[in-house]
Amino acid sequence: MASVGRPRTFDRDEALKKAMLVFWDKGFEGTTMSDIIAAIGMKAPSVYAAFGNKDALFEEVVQHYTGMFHQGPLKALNGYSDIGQAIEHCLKAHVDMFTSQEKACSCLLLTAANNCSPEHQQHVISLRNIRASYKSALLARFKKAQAEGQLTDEADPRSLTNFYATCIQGMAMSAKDGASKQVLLESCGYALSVLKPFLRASG
Amino acid sequence: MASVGRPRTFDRDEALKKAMLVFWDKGFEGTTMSDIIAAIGMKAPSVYAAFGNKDALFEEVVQHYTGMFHQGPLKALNGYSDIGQAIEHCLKAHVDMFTSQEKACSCLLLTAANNCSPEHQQHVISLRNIRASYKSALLARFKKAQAEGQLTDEADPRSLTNFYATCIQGMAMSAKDGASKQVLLESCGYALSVLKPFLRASG
DNA sequence: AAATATTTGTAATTCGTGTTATATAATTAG
DNA sequence: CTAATTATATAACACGAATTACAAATATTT
Repeated sequence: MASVGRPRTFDRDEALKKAMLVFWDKGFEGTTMSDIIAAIGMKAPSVYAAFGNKDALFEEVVQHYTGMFHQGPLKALNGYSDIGQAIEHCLKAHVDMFTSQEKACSCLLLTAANNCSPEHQQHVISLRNIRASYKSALLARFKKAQAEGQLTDEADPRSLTNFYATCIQGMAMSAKDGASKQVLLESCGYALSVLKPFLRASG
Repeated sequence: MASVGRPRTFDRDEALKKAMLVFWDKGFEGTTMSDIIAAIGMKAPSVYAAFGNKDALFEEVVQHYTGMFHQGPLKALNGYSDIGQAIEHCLKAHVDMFTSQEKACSCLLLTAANNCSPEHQQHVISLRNIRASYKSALLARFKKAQAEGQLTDEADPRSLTNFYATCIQGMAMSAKDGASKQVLLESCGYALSVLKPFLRASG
């Protein structure tokens, strides 16, 4: 495939990560291709040859970011049999992601394409769908816990899902405003206290 | 002042409100002057004569929106002597604002200038400052309540402020994703339950 | 009525940004 | 070594969006 012709002088995966950091920080429309090109350190035609165009590059970035999400918060959510532990580690994994970069990056899925001009609505919709599917995972987790008898009958998986999704999104916005990891973890603590009355003593 | 010369054929205040709705919905950079001009129903030179330019118009819109904020959530926050009631009505006032328009408008202060190109950072900073001053009001309210003996000594006004600010911002983002008023009010209920352990039986 | 002042509408101007044409360089295949 | 193929760099192109000249219209003041 790539064995013939002049070889590429930069690493495509590294370039993708650099592009991700820019989009993460500045959002889709706040980012110019010049920003991307400067971050990658190559010239425009090379970047376009490697990634197509701005839209395609952003989609690839989102896919990569989503992968990180699966290995962090989602893995935590489904990696503990106890619902209390699952939610706790899930929230903390979110905080880790939101504060993982030098600049206050928040959550790419939440902030990178909030307000877009009509010609870029595709990205707004795409990110919204990813958020919705993430909420579905949360809901499924709560339902499973209730089915297993870990939650009381009074617990409502749907409204709990909405509440925790709200907390997560709020922490993302706080992170964007510069909230420290410690401050966010304090909020996690309060959020977790909401769940306690619904936890059934495990047998 | 305006008594001489051809009179304006549109109402400036009405035009400002129409502009606000567009910015509220689409954000600063997601909105084009053509959008604004179409919404107002006049031609470009008239709009520019009345409001200066896009930056000045946005600033005026923000000022107007902030006024609405003062008459809603902030008024509720400081309009009840009981801290529990104050927070409850404050949260509900936020929900009212976030769901007050036909389209899911969320919070202009939070979503209208999140990611901006470098030449519009002024707006990002301006909105961030307004959010910070709002958090200060929350903090002051909690401190006052504790000084009055309405909160236990274990209550930490600072972290409570961060938590509720997070909830409010999260609800704003949920509203942008289409959450109904009822769903948001359920989250308010959970958020309020966090405060209960810190409430001292009033005398 | 004439002069002045301000708004309005049409049509341009300016500028930034995404993208690409063209020529050159570096590598493999025969 | 020659041909074929792909990457790189310079420089340009195309398009949308913010803004403004200019001329015509509508009001007040004298």
